[in-house]
Amino acid sequence: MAEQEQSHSELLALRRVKLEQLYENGVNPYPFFFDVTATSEKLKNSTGLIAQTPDTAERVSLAGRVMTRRIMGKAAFFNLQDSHGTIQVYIRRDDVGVENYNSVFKKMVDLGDIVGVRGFVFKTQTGELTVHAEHFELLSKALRPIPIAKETEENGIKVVHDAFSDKELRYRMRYVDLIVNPEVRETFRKRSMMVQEMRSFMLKAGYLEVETPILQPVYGGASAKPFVTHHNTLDMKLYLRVANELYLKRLIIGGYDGVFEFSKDFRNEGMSRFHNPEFTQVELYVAYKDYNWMMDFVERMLEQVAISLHGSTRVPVGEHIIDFKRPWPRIPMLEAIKNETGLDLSGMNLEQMQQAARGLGIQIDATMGKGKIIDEIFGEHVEHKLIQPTFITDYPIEMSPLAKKHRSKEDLVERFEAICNGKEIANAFSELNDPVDQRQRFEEQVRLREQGDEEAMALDEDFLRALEYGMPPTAGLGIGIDRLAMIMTNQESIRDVLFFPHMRPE
RNA sequence: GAAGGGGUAGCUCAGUCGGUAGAGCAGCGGCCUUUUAAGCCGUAGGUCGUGGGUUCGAGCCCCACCCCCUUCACCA
Repeated sequence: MAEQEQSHSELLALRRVKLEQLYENGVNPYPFFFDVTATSEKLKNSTGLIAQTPDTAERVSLAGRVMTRRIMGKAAFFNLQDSHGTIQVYIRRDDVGVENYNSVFKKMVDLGDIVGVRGFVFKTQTGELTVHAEHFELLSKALRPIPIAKETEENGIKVVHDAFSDKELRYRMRYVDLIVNPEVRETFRKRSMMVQEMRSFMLKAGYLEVETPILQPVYGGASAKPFVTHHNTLDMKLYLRVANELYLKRLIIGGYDGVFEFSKDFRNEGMSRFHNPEFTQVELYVAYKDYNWMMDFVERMLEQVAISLHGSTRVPVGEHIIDFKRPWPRIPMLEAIKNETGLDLSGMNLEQMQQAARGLGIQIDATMGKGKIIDEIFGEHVEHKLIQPTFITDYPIEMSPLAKKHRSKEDLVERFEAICNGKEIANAFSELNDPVDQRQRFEEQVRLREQGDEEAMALDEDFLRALEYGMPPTAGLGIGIDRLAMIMTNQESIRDVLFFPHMRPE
């Protein structure tokens, strides 16, 4: 059926014809190898290569995609795009052979084809660095046309005409998006650098990168609805992980000082510009540390990430410049609420708190405890105002069944979130390592589940058994990689930092 | 899940009061040996998201559905 559809399009049909003609002329449109010795970037950075005379010039060979073409009869210019950028190539009939120039380059090569050239570097009359091709070779014939954008400079500002901008097409065919939109390639390169920077930061600190199960018989570590699957041979239900927390803590119990994992997690919930059904988190657990220590660690790591990506701690994000320079403010949650709303919730009983929340226009129902109300007020009136990196500390115990009770504050746990650009980017706590307390917290979750809370955690007997063998005091951290990438690359939608965001089938 | 916006040529977009589909780029045929949104001459290209309806006649009006985007709700 797809074949039939194609035959209706002249553009596609024509390329098939060209393919046949290439075979008939003895030209292999899909050869096996090309000896690449240079990249567009390398040539642009080494002006010493520019030839005084062609005879003595160094020969370079490079390969890439034909992006634009200006044919002037027996000579032509085209732009060759490799993974580093674009460079202009000058090609003449008398240099590459009449047959090659006329029958292959001019007649059979289309925009989007991948070609290889060998030649020397020179500057044109208008001063553009250009490769003068002495050898030209088709390396891969494209059977579909690429959407070509053209650029002009008006008053020194680059203007792109007819850019491939349809979001649906860009997400569904990211390969095309990457070919024609260089800034997309740059965004994902930055994302990769960001992850590498975090990885090496943790490795240098002496922590072990590990892998833990994605398919889990009991899911846990976060409040979320899971994806469910089925193992045929064992005939059992399995869940795709919503977090890897409980497995990493088992490894701390096993004796490692620090473990981390960049983890694809899966949550069966709504989609939005901040949510994709599968997303990436890094989680880190470090023995003998607490959440105060972890705040230092997060500050240092993310400051380092900002510097390595932007050469500065200052990162442009939308209308703002976000400065990751440490130290970041550390504000207890109740204090942050007080600062923003003037309300001091600390001494209030449930009834007073309900009243206060209603006064702020927050919908309250009977099932909400004090912790939930505090969380609502914070989410509604404080979080979105925190643009610069800020640690919010000491969360209500109800929302944090895996965090250790605060050493001095009642009803709170030793937990912090790092908020940035109005959104959580990190979540961490002094990990609960008291197995008796942990069992009670799980049992509370089970009660919530029985009351219909679909996101309440399941009781994990094996995890409790592990805790009973003794877990050192431990600091734990989770950082949403996609959310952080959005900030570090100045993108408004999670889809723009995921190569293949989830889409309904075409 | 709800509301709003959108879907017209390969790409980016026009399309008036309902009167039988348009441009630029890409393509195709020519000319052109330092061009650069190359240029000049010529030419072809459409299931107007899908399916119904109203009408003499629908890209346009009505109904249903599909897909994308944004906002809201849950969440990282």
